[in-house]
This record gives sequence, structure tokens and C-alpha cells, in this order.
Amino acid sequence: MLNKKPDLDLIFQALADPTRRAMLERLSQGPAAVSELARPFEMSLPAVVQHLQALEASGLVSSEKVGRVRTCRIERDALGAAEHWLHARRLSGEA
Amino acid sequence: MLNKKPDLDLIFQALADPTRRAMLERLSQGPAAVSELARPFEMSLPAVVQHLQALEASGLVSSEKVGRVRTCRIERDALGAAEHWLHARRLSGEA
DNA sequence: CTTTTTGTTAAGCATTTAATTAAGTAACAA
DNA sequence: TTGTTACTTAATTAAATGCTTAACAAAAAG
Repeated sequence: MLNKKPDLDLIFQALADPTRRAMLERLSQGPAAVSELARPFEMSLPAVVQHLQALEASGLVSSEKVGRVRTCRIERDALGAAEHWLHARRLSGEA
Repeated sequence: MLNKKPDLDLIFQALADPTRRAMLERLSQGPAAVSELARPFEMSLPAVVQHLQALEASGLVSSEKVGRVRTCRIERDALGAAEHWLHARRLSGEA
């Protein structure tokens, strides 16, 4: 079973922003610290952290703090929940 | 080739609302008129039409008007574009 | 022709979102 | 112990969202 029932509202909302999708693309290659995730973007660090909070609230990303570094990782189960919903709607009721 | 390059911002934004996902579930069973789509919901007709506009802007739904009836249909290619993005991120860089 | 059905357009309002800057905290380094 | 790094928290602001009601338009039915 999944740890938490997926909230598709939060998941799709998190996915709707290009900055957040770019962060997910980075995290799909492996875990990263907050400042490493922030580096490619021109926005302030607090703005990046707010995007990260949206990703965590949706379950798409989890993080753990060790010392002063917060390390973030992608949660593939949450991606899978969204993918599954789309797949089901795409194939159901097909002509 | 696809008719229009998919805009993932608009697609995921459209998917982020439960009313719009419910409309897509209905349309996955076959085309429907605006008022038929509106029937299950308690909100006003203009509100439903605004949701429909979000779905059309994203390419997830198309519609055609004949007489006074606008018939809406699901666009499976747009669903597929979102599904594909998720699939790629879920499987890339896997440990 | 008048009425009903089906949708469209416009204006307004409450809430949420995405960003900012400023100030604070805690770990580690010199 | 004095900075520097890596975030964190809070307060503000501007724009976008999701609704509402009211008014309009055009097709179909009586």
C-alpha cells in the first residue's frame, strides 16, 4: 500500500508550474540540497523554498535535514498516481 | 505529428481542479453537450463554461457548435502528452 | 410571433498564488 | 569567537483563480 493516499489536486497543481517541473527533472537524476536546486533559477531562495513546499505538500518530493543541509528526493509513487489517473482516462470508453 | 505542441503548464493547471477532472471523466465515456456536462455540478452554468474554457485552452477538450448545442469531446493526445512527461520522469535516473 | 432552451459575455468579489525584501537561526569553518 | 554557509520565517504586494449575478443572443418549439 502507499504511505499516503495521493491528492491529485495538490499533485497536478504542483506539476502546473515550470519551475517546479524543472526541479523534478533535476531530482529525477538523484537527490539534491535546497541551494543546489535553487542554483539554476534567477528567483530568490525563499521563492524556491516555497515551490519546494508545494512539491512536498503534494507528496512528489520528500526531504530530510542533516546538519544545516536539507536534502530533497523525488517520490516516484506520487508521479505514478498522476500517471495512472491519466492512463485510465485516456483508455477508458475508447471508440 | 500532433496538431499543436502541448503546453504542459496549461494541461496540468487544467487537471489540478476536481470539477475539471470530473468533466474529463465524463467525456472519457463519450462526447457531451455543455448543459449535460454541467448537470452533475451545483455551480452556475457560466462557472462550468469557464472550466470548459480552461480545458479547451489546454487542448484536453475540443468542441464544436451545431445549432445552439456545443458538443465537447476529450482529446486523448493531450492526456498522452502529460502522461508521457510523468512516465519519463518516473523512470529516468532510477537507482 | 412569443417563449423556451442553450449557451455567451461582462462585471465584480473573495481567495490563493508567486514573488519580493528583511530579519532570524543553527551548523560549521577559521 | 567571529564569520560564513545554508536555510527559515514573516510581512507585503501584484496577479491569477474560481466563483457569482445580470444581461444578452440565437436556435428551436409552440
